[in-house]
Amino acid sequence: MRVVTWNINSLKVRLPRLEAWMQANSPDIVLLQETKVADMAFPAMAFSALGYESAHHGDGRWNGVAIISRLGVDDVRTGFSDQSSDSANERRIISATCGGVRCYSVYVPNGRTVGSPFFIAKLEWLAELRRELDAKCSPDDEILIAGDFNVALEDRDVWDISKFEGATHVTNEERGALRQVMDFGLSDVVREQHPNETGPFSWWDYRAGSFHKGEGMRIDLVLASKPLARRVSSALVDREARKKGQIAEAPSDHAPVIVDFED
DNA sequence: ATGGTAGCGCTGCTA
Repeated sequence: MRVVTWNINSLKVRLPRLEAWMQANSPDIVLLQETKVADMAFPAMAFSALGYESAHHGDGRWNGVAIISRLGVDDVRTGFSDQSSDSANERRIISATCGGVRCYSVYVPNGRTVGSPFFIAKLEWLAELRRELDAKCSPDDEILIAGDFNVALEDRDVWDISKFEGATHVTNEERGALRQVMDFGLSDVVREQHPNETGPFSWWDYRAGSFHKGEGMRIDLVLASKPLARRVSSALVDREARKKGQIAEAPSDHAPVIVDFED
């Protein structure tokens, strides 16, 4: 079973690239973030033509998450279950059961600046994610939570930690909030497959030639419950997909993160 | 070099 998570930064713009990528890489489950389309405009037919079912949660302006699977898309849930939470109606989370695995595609708020209301909302969103898991899942089941977490868990998950003084994504508060999610019983499977290296990065700023300077961050994660994490056979970032295409087709600022599981 | 890019959508916001 091959799973990919990819912040696609506009599905409308990136659909040809995604289709080509799917045909070349044969993923079983595709988890997207930042589709930036409304549910009505989600190109479900393009994916069904490739043999995939899909589900989407977006309003067309910002955010937007999707699950595309050829192992089934069952029991879809969108948003958070607790409708009283401030985060309940943002288009940042969708889940479905695909081939027996409960899969989540998540797009954690950016936070903008440390201490801002948006930063507080980011911490609260992660806390709500943990509560969602406590309410709906068991760590003994096969659970996969992947997406753009907008948090670098360790200093080696950024190109130069000295450049991040006072910045978001690396604060103890954000790391702690994400660790609280992981403490549900989830492993960071890319890190487990790459225990002794910087990165591998999954995002590079569009500005200032960051990609070609290697100035990236590892913020797109695949978290798996222990029963699922045991089956991981490989995990990697497809850096090629971050490059400009042959027909001057622009890339997302994120690269796809691919995880293979033994059957 | 004290900025730079990209997407949405038409003005400035978000990242």
